[in-house]
Amino acid sequence: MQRRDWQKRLQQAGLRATPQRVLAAELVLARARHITPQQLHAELAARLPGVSLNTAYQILQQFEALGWVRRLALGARTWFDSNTTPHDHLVCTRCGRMEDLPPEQAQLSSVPQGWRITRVMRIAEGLCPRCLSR
Amino acid sequence: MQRRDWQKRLQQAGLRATPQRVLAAELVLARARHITPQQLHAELAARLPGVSLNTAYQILQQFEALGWVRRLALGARTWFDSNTTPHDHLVCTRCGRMEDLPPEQAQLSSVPQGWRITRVMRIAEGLCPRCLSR
DNA sequence: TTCTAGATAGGAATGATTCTCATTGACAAG
DNA sequence: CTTGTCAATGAGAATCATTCCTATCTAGAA
Repeated sequence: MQRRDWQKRLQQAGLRATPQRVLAAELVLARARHITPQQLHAELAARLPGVSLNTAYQILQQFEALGWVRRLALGARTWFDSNTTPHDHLVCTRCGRMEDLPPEQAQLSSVPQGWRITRVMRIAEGLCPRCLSR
Repeated sequence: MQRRDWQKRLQQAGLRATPQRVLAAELVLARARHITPQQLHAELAARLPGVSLNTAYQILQQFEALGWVRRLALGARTWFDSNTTPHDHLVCTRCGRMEDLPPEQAQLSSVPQGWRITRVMRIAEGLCPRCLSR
């Protein structure tokens, strides 16, 4: 997809096609990947000197609101995943690195090359009764 | 279990039986529950005026190292779970509240009373190849 | 080319967690 | 029971991620 196309998609979504947003779209949405606001900021800054970290946060939030990425808040770090189809994750408890986890059917112990898995759990997200009634 | 027993268990684990730790053990370990450092601090302070938040953090870390609680870092908040058997969790994306999730077999949509679930995912924790080799 | 609402940069503010260090106190030894 | 030592605590500073605030700037419509 070309820069021109991202500009169009941003405008169709009601967002101005600023250089920051167009580049962010190219970096984040062109392929399925995980990225933190700080990583995005670093990648933006490589080509747009002066971009603020704040902008990286805001763009990711906006993409999330559009359903273009999914937020994953794990271990004091917030990740955004441009693969929005349901899938599972593998997280390093030491450094926070994150990867996709093969689907449930696959042999857990064999597939994630080089990882030592210590725990597998399910997390359900939602709104609790109190928050629902407000 | 009595205060006397907690003192003994702490000493057997190699920890001094300070009032802070004995009370924390009573509060956290007597029954299966989820607690954050700030919650523990508040509960400690109710009976031991002057305890520091720092101490709540440290005690929970020590209990974790002993395998007495499990750490769950979700959504910018760290929880410690005194139910160390494998089970799943339900987290409120708005307020951070956490509950146990009924086992996989149960009907997800029906069981958590009053909650609106928006997503269910698996998380595998472990050490990544790089962290393993250091 | 002009105008204006929305976007950005930068810095301050917030919150959770960790770090540092002087003081205190648990408990082993006498 | 008294004493000495080293771990534990409390207090505050430091760190890190994230959000808030606001003056300035600019994309894109007119």
